[in-house]
Amino acid sequence: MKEKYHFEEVEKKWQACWERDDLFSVPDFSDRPKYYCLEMFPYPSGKLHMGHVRNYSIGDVVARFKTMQGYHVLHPMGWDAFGLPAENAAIKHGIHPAEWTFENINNMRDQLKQLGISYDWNREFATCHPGYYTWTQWLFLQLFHKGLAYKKKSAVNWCPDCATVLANEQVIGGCCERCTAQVEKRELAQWFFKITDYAERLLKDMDLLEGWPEKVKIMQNHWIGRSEGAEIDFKVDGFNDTITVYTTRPDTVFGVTYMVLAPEHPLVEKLIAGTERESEIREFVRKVRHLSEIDRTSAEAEKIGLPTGASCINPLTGEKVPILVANYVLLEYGTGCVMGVPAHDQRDFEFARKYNYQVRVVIQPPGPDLNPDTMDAAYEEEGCLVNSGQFNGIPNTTAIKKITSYLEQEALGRFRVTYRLRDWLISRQRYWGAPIPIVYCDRCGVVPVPEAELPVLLPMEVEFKPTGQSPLAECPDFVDAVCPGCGGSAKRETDTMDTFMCSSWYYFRFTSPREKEAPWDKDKVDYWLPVDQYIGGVEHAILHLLYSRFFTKVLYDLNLVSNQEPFTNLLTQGMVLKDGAKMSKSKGNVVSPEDIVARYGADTARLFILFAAPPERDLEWSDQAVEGCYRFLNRVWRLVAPIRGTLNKSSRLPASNLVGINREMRRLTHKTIKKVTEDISERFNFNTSVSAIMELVNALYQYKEVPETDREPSVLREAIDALLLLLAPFAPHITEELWQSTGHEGSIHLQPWPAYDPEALIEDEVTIVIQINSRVRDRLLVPAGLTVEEMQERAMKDPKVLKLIEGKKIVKIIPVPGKLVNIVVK
RNA sequence: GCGGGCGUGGCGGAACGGCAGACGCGCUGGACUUAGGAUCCAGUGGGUUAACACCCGUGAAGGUUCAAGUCCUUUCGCCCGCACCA
Repeated sequence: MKEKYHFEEVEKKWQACWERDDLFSVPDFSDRPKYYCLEMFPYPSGKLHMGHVRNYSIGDVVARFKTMQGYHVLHPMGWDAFGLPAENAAIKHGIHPAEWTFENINNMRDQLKQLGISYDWNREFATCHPGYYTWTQWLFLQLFHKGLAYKKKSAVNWCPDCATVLANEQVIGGCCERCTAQVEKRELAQWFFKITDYAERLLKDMDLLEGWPEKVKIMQNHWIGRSEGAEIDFKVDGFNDTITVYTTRPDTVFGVTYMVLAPEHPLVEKLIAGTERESEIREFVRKVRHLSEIDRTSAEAEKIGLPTGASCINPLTGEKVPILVANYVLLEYGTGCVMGVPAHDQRDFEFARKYNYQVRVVIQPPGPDLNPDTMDAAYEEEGCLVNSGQFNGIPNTTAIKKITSYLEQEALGRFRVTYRLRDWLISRQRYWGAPIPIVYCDRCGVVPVPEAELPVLLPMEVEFKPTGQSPLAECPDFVDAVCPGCGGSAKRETDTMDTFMCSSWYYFRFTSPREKEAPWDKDKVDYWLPVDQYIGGVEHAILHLLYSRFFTKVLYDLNLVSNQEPFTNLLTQGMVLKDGAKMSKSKGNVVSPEDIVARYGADTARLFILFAAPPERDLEWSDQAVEGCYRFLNRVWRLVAPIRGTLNKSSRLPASNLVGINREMRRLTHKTIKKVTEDISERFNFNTSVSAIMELVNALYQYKEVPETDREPSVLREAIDALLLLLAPFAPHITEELWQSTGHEGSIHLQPWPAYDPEALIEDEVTIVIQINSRVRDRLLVPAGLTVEEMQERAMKDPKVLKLIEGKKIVKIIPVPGKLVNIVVK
C-alpha cells in the first residue's frame, strides 16, 4: 500500500475484486429480513448525468447501510430501453435503434460500475429485449381480457415533432413532455387503459402511502381530481333529447339562465341542422376544434359563445333556457356541458355580462340583499336560498343534498362523482416499442394474439421515416398475419406501446429477471415486494408513479401479486444545479460525471453529492467544494495509512477504565456512530452524517498528537475501525482499501454496522448556560446529572450572576435539566 | 388564480421551542519549505471598544412564551406543480 492516496488504483482494484467475488449478488431468499432498495432505472441516453449520479449515490448509501445493518438487500439496476431517442438516432444517423441502445447501455453500465454502485448485475435487463417485452405484451393481454384495454376513436394529443400521440400525462402545459413542441388534437382510433376504473382506489389508497412525500400525494390527488356533485336532466324544447349536465352546485339550479355545450358535443349538430345559424356555428366549431390544447384551454383566452337558437327546460322551474355553444366547455370533463349560473359563478358572471344574459340571485348572503343589476362579481360564498320555490330559506350547503335527493326522487337527476383523470392512451405510432399483441381480422374483428404465440417480435429490417404512421405499417412481413381465430389472413396492429407501460412493472421483474414461464415467480415477488425504498426525481410524481400504482392494483386483482401498492417509501431527490439553474447543454453549465470521476475519483464525486445538500433539496454544484471532499478523503488516507501497521489487534476495552483524553476520544467515536446511524436511518440526512464523520477525523488528528505513552491503543483502533465502517457506504473504495490494509479479513461492505455503547456516551461534566432575562450571561462546567435544585443553587452562587442581579427582584427561575438556568429579574 | 416548497455569514448548508451559524468552501494570519496552488495550526456574522465586555443579528411586521430561525397571524421575494374542471 502506498503512502499517498491514488484513487485510480484503489478504485480499479476493488471494482475488479468485487466483480470477481460477485460481492453484491443477492440470493433469492434469506432468513434475514428483506429490504428492496430501488432507484428509478434510466433511459439509456448514452451517458450518465449528475442527476443520475445523485440518484444512484443516494440509493447506494441506503443499500449498503441496510446490508451492513443485517438486512437481505435487493438492489438491482436495468434499462428503460424503448423510446423515441433511439428511433430519432436511426433517422438522423442511420444506425439501428437496437444497436444504438445497446451501445449506450454498455457505456452507462461501465459508468455505473466506475461509480462503484453496489448493484446485483446478475439481475440486469433491458425492457427492449424480447425476454422482457414478451411479458409486457402478456400483461397487455391480461388487461385486455379483463376489459381494461380498449380501442376507441377520439380526439387525442398529437405531437407534430415526435409524429406520435401522447397520453394526457405527457402533455405539459399544452406542450410535448419530451420535445416541448405544441401539442395538437387529432381524431384517431387508439388503445387505452381504463385507469379511470381505478380512480377511487388510487385516491383512497394514498392513505397507505405514509412513506411518500406529501407533495407527491397532493399532486396525484389533484391529477385524479375527484369532485362530488349532481347530474341534472334538462329536456330540449321541441326535441326528444335530454341534456344531462354535471354540476357541483345543484343548490343554484334555480339560478340557471343559460346552458352551454362543448363544441364537440354530439347534440350540437342536431340542434342546428336546418336552422339559420347552422353555417355560422359549424364554422365556429371547426375553428375551435383545430386549436391546440394550449390555445383552447388557457385561462386568458377569450370566452366566446354562440346561441344555437334552441332551448331546454329547467326541470325545477319549468323555464326555458337558451342553449349555447362555447369554446371554454370541454367535452371530456363531466358531461361536456355547463349550466350557466351568473349570480353564483364568477366565470358565468363575466360571460353573462358580456352577452347580456340574466343574472338571477338564488343564494342570499347574511346582511344586505344582493342586487343582480349592480353586482360586480358573482357571489360564491354560503348563504340561504331565495327564488328557489320550495327550497327557499334553506342554507345552501344543506340544499345541495336536498335538491339532488329531490331530483333523484323525481327521476330528474342523481348524485354523481366525477374525476379529472382520463383513461391512459398507450398507442404510439412508433417503431421502437413493444408491439401491441393484437390482429385485425375481417371476419373475427379485433383478436388478441394467443399467449403461446408471444412475443410478437419487432422486425429488425425496417425503414425509418417520421411519417406519422408506425414504421411497422410499412413492413409487410410484420403486418400480414394469420388470424388466431379463424386461420384466415389478418393484419397486425402496427402501433407500439407507450414506454411508460414497460416501466410500470419492471420492479417486479427484478425478483426473477430470467423467468421464462411467467412475468415473474410469484413466490419471489411475494417475498421481495413492495419496494421498501424507491428513489428518483419528482418529475415522475404523476406519470410513472401513478401508472405503476395502477398496474400494481390491476395485478393484485388478477392475483398475480399480493401487494396493493408498489412503493412503501418514496424519496424524491432534488435537482443538480449549476449557477442556480438546471444543468443543460443550451445553458452551457453541464458538469460531466466522467470528468469528475477521472479527476477526483468516484468516492469524491459521491461524497460531494451526498455532503452538499440534503437529498430532497436542490443541490448547487461547486467545483471548490468537490475539491474539499477530495481533500477530506486524502486526510482520511493520511490519518490511517501511516499507522496501519501499528494498530492494536483488539479494540476491546471497557469504558470505565478510561480517563481523560482517551475517554473523550472513545466518547466521540460512539457519539459519531450514534449520530451517523440516526441521520441515515431516520431522515436520510447524509450531509450531516458526513459532517459528523469529518468531525471524528478532525478529532483523531488531535488525538494522534498526544504522546504515545498517554494514548490507549485500543481506543485508536476502535475509532479508526468505526470511522471506516461509517464512511464505507459513502466512499466504498477508499474504505475497503484502508479496512483491509489495517489488518482486517474480508470486505468492509460485509461487516456489521457498528453499534454505539451507551456507557461510552455518558459525560462526567457538562456545560450549563446561565441566562438572566433570557440572555446568556455565563457558562458553568458542572458535574453531569445535577438535579434542577442543584443547578439553580450553583447558578445563584455564580459571582457574575450575583453582580448582575444585585438589587433586582427575582421573579422566576426556570431550570432546564442538564442545559440551562434562566433567571428572570425585574 | 389555486396548491406546494424555500428565504439563516462572502458561498453550500447545521441547529428535540433552550448557547444561531456544526461541517465544508472561501478568506486572513502563522508554521514547514528553494517554492507552495501540498500539508499542518489558528482566526473568520455585523457593530462599539485599547481591552474586559456590551449591543445588533435567521426576508419584513406583529403575536404567543421565562425563552422563537423553529409555533401563530399578516406581508414581501424566489422556485416548482396545476390551471376555464362546470
